[in-house]
Amino acid sequence: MAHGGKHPPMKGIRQLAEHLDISIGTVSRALNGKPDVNEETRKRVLAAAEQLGYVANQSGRSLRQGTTNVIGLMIQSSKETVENSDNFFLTVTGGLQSVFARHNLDLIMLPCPNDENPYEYLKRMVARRIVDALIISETQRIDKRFDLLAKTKIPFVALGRSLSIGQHPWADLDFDGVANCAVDRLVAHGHRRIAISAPSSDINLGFIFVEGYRRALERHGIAYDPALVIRAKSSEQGGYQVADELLRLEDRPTAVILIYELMAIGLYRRVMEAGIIPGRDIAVVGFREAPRAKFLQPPLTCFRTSLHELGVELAEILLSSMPAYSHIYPKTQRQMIWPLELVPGESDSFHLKAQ
Amino acid sequence: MAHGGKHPPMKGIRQLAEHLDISIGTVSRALNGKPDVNEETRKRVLAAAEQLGYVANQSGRSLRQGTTNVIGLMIQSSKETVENSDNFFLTVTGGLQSVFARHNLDLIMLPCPNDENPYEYLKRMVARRIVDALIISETQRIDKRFDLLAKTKIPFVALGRSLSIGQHPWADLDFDGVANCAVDRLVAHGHRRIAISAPSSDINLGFIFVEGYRRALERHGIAYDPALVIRAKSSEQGGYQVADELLRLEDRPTAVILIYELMAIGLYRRVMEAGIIPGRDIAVVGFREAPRAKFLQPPLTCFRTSLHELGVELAEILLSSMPAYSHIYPKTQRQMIWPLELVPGESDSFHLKAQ
DNA sequence: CATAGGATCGTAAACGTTTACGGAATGCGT
DNA sequence: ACGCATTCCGTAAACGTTTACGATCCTATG
Repeated sequence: MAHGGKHPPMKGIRQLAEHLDISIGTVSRALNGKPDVNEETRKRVLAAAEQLGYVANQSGRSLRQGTTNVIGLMIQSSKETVENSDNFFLTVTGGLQSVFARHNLDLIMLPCPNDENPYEYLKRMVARRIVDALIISETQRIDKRFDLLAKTKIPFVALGRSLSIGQHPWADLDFDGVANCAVDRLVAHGHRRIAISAPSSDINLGFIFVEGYRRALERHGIAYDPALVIRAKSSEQGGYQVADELLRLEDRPTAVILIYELMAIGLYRRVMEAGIIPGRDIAVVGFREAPRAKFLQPPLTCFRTSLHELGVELAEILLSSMPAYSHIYPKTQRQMIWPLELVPGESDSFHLKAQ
Repeated sequence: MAHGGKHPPMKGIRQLAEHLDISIGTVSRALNGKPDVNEETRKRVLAAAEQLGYVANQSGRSLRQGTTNVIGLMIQSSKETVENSDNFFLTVTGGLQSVFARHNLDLIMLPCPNDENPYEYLKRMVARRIVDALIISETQRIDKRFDLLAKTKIPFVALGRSLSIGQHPWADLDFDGVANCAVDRLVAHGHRRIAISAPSSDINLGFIFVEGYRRALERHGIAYDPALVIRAKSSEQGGYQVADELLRLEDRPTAVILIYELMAIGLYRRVMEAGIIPGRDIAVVGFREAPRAKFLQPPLTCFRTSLHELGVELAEILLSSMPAYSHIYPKTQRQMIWPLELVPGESDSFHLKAQ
């Protein structure tokens, strides 16, 4: 009932001004909380704006002050991503927004079409000047986007680390740590032949995860066997396929580390078809998202973290590199490895009998 | 190597014009494919623009012509959604973009923060004039957003039907049909006591699904028992909880229909804890996404559809109601129920022995 | 040759906002 | 009464485009 239809059509600040019989400049200042305006008139202006449903035209404002108050989160809806992105982005987004909301910043998601080159897409978005700052995700091992963003001086942060030279800001899940922890645990249970599944090594995620695994093995004096690294899609099918390939090896591994916990569904299925019981005949450790993993049988040992909090962290890193907000978020450390917590299940809790 | 650094900083069309020693108006016409410009000069302009990396400032353009060439897809990252959205949106997005790309329209996703009212959020976004048209999702049973959009005359389409009066454009999955088909199938296998799980009836999805179920039962002369309708979250936990509640009933159902196929993981787990074997002692039918369902044991009977194609359809409905594109997509039917296909598994393939 | 008309381009206004600047009114101290 | 600082507000320029309009040149036609 506040927004009646009895008013003249609201076209812009000009109509609002002449409705109040005040100059357009004063109206603008009143709305934007500028100091030199009488509190009395400010109240009137705000009331009228609310009543007439006036909201500043974003294009006009952006044009004038060269800023949009919008932050973009670029995601890739590639087939690979679609399989495993799941609620990852939406959860991180929640964290991001909880911070942005404090500063009247809106977050929009920029989904790069899967038939378009991410670099070109980003270039277009940057040129359009539709966002003040950017968050990019799914960083690649060589990712030209970092150079582009650095060159154009647009504030940004990456969800996923940068392996290129230059100190780009990013936050990333601790793949190293996870791989390390998983290997340690499995070795402690007597395993020596440990397989791992990961996406292509072109993707940072795939590269780092396997690197951490390799170094952990090295630390335990176990030779790294490339045959035990299975590149598969992060989906149920991928898990099925991983199991399939592992079963074909002559010297079968006794344990396997999965990059994505849903893969366990397919993997469980396939090994059980072969009469192998997960958690008894083969140890399985999964990555991410405990809640669903505990509904598998046997419950999956995996790693949990708060993606919401990761979003908060990302937002703060980003704001710290935006001139307008850097005084509020004075960060010296612009790169952060986000920890995960082991959630023990029963899929790897058996001890391998010495052979 | 195309974008050298040896050029003067590219500020706007003005610099581009004086670099070419051509008037700014001609440059604009050349870039926008207007007719009255020499093909020769057009080539020069395009080449120079490419070389200097000029892209029109979106704010300036929007301000002048009142259009942004951006379509917004509003999603809610509420807890409820995050649990079950899965890759739903990203897949639909792919279909949307495949159509939009043909017209140089960019799609952005507008995630409504979970602590903000969707209606208010939408109002803000509309007022900001950041998008030319909107796609809203997760329609509620009474959804003021329809009225808002209709009143502001901004072109839109809903992913999810509208139950309010007025002929709003939408496309929605065929929940009725699915519920009907599931009931038919279960009844044909001898079941009479069939449970169903769905989200709150405030959400269209929850309401329609149960309505279809109720009508199907009626058609078979089976009394509708509210106790058999379990409102639960669309997640593994939700499935576990559903099973839990069903087990507590004195007159236990012999079959259950799930709104979300991942719920089957939790449900399987819980009933098996009680010594009940899915597919033998209880029939289970799930909704959506066949691929993952077939990795459950026993494979889940469920319903498959192409969300990508649904996106295409949505995009076309939307464009058909945008004046600038309506001649390309002349649609008379602006409301569409999207079909799904039964994917028979083994979770409901047993016949109930007559008691 | 005169002129109509098409092809091509330059000029300037307009989109809606923010903000630097200056002016008017007021209060205060002398 | 005067000067000065302060408070408040109006004016107008600027942001980067697009586009209506008119100017110029050229060609073809009478």
